[in-house]
Amino acid sequence: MLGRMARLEIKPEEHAALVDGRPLSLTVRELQLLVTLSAHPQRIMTREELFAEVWGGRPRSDDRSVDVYVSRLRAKLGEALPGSRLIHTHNGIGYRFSPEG
Amino acid sequence: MLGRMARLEIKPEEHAALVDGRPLSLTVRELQLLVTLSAHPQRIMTREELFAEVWGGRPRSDDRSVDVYVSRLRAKLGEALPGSRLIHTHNGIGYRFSPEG
DNA sequence: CCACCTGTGAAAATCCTGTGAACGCAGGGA
DNA sequence: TCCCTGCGTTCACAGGATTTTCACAGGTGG
Repeated sequence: MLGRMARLEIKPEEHAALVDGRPLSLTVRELQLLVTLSAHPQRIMTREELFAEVWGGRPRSDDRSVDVYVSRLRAKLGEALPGSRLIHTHNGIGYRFSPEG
Repeated sequence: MLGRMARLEIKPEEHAALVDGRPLSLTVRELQLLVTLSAHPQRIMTREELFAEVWGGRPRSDDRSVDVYVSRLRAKLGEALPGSRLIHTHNGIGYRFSPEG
């Protein structure tokens, strides 16, 4: 069986995320979130951790920013990589990035 | 000779249980139960003990929550580790976690 | 003015939880 | 062996909790 090239590359230092070499058009927040999630593959990250990394500080108890940006990120990733599921929800805890899909 | 890598790892502080490095998608309750059982390997734990640790307080005399969650846990563990039998029933007493299967 | 990004509120969709009930299995006694 | 009985297992469901998505208002920079 052939190893396939990784389709998604994330290059924080270039402010870019590429799918098959083509840049996704992500906003700053979306990219920060993707960079943060993908820096810890297969690790379940809480909203608090993600918020701290991307926004800084602690989220209000009822803050839904992380969820909303995860949703926006998924929409763009799903458009570029149909059928993929890179970001997994862990109910009551947070989100997990899985490079395998 | 080399021992094999443990296939199941339980990391309460990361809200995760991993099989071959991949997180199981357990609910909060399921994970709490697995953590509690696995914290006392080979020891038979009564429903009362398990209930106290996971739910807190004492179960109603006819409470079936522990059984139901053991069943759900087994289903997910069995899916990730086919053929394994990590949680053993001790009739009239409770359950026992055996890392060896 | 326009195009876009951002965070918030709220509705819609989805998932989790505990419970009751049906089913099955194992053990004891005749 | 067969039946009975107690216990464990699993299904289905309703209510509640959580997540997802949409719409919008304010802000920014061209």
